[in-house]
Amino acid sequence: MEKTKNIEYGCPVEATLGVIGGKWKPLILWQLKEDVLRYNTLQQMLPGISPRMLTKQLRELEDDGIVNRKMYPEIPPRVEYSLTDFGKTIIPVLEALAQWGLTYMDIRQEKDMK
Amino acid sequence: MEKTKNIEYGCPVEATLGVIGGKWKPLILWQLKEDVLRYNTLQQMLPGISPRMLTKQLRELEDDGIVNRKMYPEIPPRVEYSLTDFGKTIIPVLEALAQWGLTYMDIRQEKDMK
DNA sequence: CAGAATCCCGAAAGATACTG
DNA sequence: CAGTATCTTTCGGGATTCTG
Repeated sequence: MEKTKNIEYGCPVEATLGVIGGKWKPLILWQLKEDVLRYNTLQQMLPGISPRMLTKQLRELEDDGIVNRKMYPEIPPRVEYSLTDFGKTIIPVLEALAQWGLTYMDIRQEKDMK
Repeated sequence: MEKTKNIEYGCPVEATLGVIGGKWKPLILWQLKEDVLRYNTLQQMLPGISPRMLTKQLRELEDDGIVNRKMYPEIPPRVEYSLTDFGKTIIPVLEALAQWGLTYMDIRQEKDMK
């Protein structure tokens, strides 16, 4: 079993980045924004992610109360991931990040041109 | 001289996190939110940061067009850092992150109690 | 199908000493 | 005062193999 992190956040901005930051979490959350998805589907929507990473990020999001994991006791197994009600409160934040990112990419585009 | 990064961003959220992410940048930006600060002042407001890190982060923010570096040719030297006009557009995003972080920290508080 | 268990690597960050 | 130059450490993430 891997050790789970338990960081003390002094600053609320850091706290948020601790939850949604990293390479994969924004992408995972973006996919779950308005869909309920199974493990394999999620993996297919995130090209290049390894099962280890996908599981790790999902577990952390689960521990943070963002993501809900629903397991069906079938064979073959089926597991569905979705945002919790609390998880949904982060969508506007993600959209603010995306919005600013778009204008930033435009600016960079121009600068890199000349 | 250290190599400067030049990443390609597929996702706008990633782009934003690339600019304001990392351990120190949010804190630096938070300090510069409404003040013009000199190098040493900044260092004192960020307990634990090494000069190497402070310079590195400031340079990156400068390259990204977020921070302005004004140098006065005096002895001893004086250098003031501030947000550019474009840099100021990220303040609402930071505040959204901070806002959500506060409620998140509350939730965690409760959960860790029981 | 949905993962768990290992092993591994590079980038990010830290420590420290020095300088125009 | 405002950095630079080196060296070292940590850690997020990747690759691969195996299983109930």
